[in-house]
Amino acid sequence: MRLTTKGRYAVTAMLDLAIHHGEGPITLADIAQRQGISLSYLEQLFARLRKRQLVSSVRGPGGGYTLGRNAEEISVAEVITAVDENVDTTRCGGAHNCQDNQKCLTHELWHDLSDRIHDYLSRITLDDLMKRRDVQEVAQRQEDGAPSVAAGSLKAQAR
Amino acid sequence: MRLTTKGRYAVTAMLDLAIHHGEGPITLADIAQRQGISLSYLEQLFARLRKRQLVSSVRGPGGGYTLGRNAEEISVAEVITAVDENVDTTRCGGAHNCQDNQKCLTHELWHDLSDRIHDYLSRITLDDLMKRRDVQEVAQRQEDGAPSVAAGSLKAQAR
DNA sequence: GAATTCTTGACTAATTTAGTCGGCAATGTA
DNA sequence: TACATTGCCGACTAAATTAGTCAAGAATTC
Repeated sequence: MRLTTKGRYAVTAMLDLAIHHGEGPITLADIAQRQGISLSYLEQLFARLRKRQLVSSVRGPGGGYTLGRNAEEISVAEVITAVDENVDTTRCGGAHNCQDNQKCLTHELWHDLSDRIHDYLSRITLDDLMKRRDVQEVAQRQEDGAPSVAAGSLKAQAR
Repeated sequence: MRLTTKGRYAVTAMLDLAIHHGEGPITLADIAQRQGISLSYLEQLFARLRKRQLVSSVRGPGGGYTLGRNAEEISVAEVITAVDENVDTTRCGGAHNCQDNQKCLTHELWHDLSDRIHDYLSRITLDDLMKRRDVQEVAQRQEDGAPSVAAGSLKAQAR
């Protein structure tokens, strides 16, 4: 399982969607602002998330994205593999040709590790994450604080 | 914990050293040939391994590298962090400034994951790896088969 | 002194990451 | 119907990282 900022961004964005579930479609612009991720980059990520039906979209004014399924039914592992097509710690990506078309010395080690990481992350759902205190705290801060820098006097008008 | 081919190469090379322990110093050229890793790249990796005293070196003819400690006392995690200085899944590398100088939504998730991977890999030693059947099989192949491509008719003359 | 082998550092090609930019497509609202 | 809003798509790009190459030198053995 490859772990890059790409996957991290995707999970963060999906968690944002989960947190704001029930408020109708959420625009990427909102997510970009709250989570500090570039809008155009989000567009790329959501193209892949949509392909896997992890999100569904509504165009036009008032449009945006919503979760494709319930938050309890979306695992972190799924989100990562959706954006990060490459899912393996092994050089060969599961094939056994890491060296001269044969398994390299440490092939099984990386394979086992991949399995474990995948297992771990596939048992954590977006819903699990939402319930964590640390996540709730950060979410609260993002709600209140508004766009951190652009804060200042507008603070009162939040929501 | 960052997992890249760099770390994989390092672990593979160290495991090769462990397997050929007791045959005196092993040259990087040998490792390069057996494991299919570029010699100059190995030089870079071993410079770091030496700094951490995971290997010790002998110069001159008949020289080479040997393990810096017993194979039971060297964990996979140590080898990876030696070559891969960056050890964290979090964007901030353990600091809490992933977003606007504060924790990002998923900070703790990545932190936990890092911990787990590190735990897992720090409990596996080079000695453990050597004892695995799959490793022994590949090692045997490398011993017999010689440089794979250059095999052909020389096959009989192995060892 | 010549051959080996490690040691060091500067350089480089290819790939990946993390974006930017621009235009088009659908849809709701005035 | 016009237009503003939002997603959709593809081409392009800057920066970083990976995976090396290359060359010179230092220690050691024969």
